[in-house]
Amino acid sequence: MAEQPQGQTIATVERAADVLNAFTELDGATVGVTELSERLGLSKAVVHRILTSLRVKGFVELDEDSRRYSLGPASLSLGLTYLQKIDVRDEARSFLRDLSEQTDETATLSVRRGDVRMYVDQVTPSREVKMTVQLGHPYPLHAGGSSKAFLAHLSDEFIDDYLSRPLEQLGPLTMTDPDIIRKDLALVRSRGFASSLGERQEGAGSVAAPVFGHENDPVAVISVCGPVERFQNEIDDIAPVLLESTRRLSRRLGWEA
Amino acid sequence: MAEQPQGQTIATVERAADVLNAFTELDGATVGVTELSERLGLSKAVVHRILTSLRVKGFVELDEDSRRYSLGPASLSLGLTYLQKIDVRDEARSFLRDLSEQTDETATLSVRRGDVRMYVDQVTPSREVKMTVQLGHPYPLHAGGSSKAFLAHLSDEFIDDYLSRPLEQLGPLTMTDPDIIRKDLALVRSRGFASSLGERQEGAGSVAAPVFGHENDPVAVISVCGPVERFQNEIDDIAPVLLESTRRLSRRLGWEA
DNA sequence: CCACTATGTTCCACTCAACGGAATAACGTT
DNA sequence: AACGTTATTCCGTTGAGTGGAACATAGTGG
Repeated sequence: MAEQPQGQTIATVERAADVLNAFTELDGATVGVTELSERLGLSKAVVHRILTSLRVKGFVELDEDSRRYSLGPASLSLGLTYLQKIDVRDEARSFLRDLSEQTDETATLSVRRGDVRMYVDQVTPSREVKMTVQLGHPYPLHAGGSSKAFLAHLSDEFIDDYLSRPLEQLGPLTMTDPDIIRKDLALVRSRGFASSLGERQEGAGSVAAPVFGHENDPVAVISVCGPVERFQNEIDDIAPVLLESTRRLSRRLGWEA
Repeated sequence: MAEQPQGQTIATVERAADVLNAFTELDGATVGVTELSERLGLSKAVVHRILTSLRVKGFVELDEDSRRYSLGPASLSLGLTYLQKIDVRDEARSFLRDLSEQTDETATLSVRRGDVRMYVDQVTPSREVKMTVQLGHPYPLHAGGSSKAFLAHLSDEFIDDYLSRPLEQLGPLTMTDPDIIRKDLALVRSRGFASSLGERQEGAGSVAAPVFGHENDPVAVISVCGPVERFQNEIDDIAPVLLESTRRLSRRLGWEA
């Protein structure tokens, strides 16, 4: 459970951090001052000053033609510096590729920190109609195959605490009732994989299974995902292939059954 | 040339950005309050408050045992959101793999923004003595094979402006004399690749060549690198393989000779 | 175990840097 | 050209940020 840090903070720094986080949460590649101002409840003058400050340091860039802002190279630098901490990514790459080839669907790798998970890698098939995911975007743990594959294998304390708070409705099919989610998590645990048909993202289907390392909690989750119409009929074919992959990767990462 | 933005900034936000940038510039995975305080010329109280503010928003994490700080998941999120903008990375991956296999050395991909470049991908060989690079760390453009492969192919205006400023001495073999650098850049252009023996990093050798797309400036640079002892004798074998790869990738990215 | 050193964390008096409303500039559309 | 929308700049106001010092914690050596 993400513990809120004690200690004095600086409101201005928190606002700047909110501005940066907004870039990862919004869908477009560029963002305008007014949009951020409304989203964060700050005056346009403040947003503009924050963005200018972040520009000076390389965290955002201004497209002078459109007068909109996008992330800059210092943001990339941050992320890649962090990425060096994630050993599982290089190990998982060939598994993703094999999975994608075998299923002719997109294979993804997710990692979790606290209450959120994010895609950190994906391999997509050559076909034209396929699903692609957004790397780096933070998702809650109750919606979607990859999220549930994490949540199902966390401690009871974590699950109780997580489900004690209001859950975000990502789309019309997102489950937000704790009792229903608990039943689903029990099913995930008994089958070893989670499936999702439109819960996180309308029209998207996925099958996801955890990857374990030395510790009890999953190190990562691998999923196979695609358009929901195809998935209705493919889950039973995909799941065993996926489970074989996650078992092999888990063993490589030091997991002992 | 990176144009300094006009307009009002917020000093506190700039300080927070300096704190985040310090994580990408320092070598260790964790950083202490005093270290940052001395590095940035800020009081320990300010640094502590900035770090606490960034913790609240997920940009840094505190290791409570060591009481040191490291980057957090929001930093990863930022970087991966930016990474989605870089199309060349997925295209280049198989070239890196082939290169690494053919040369039995490490193959790297770099991108540039303004005055700095950074490694965004690498494939390392299975051998034990090999070179690995740090993704995300910003490097200046005058030292090292990959940096020179960028600089040599930028406009004269850019080169003049870049060389008009004091150049950082990365190691004992770094060239900082503009005239010497211009001669080296001319050699890079005539051969099509750049080489480096210990200029960026002592003990490290590399051969690097630019990858072009639709525009005049290089989109990326691919390098092959390893321990300098091996490179003295391998440059002539590696360069033609590297140039073949960068030509094929350039054509795939829409380059026209 | 204790003393010492080094580093992280908290407190609080002081002041100037950050704020926001309004004016201005710039851009796109009709 | 006029209008609507968005980005940028200005400036009076004040409370949020600063930093020096005190306190807490951790590691090391005798």
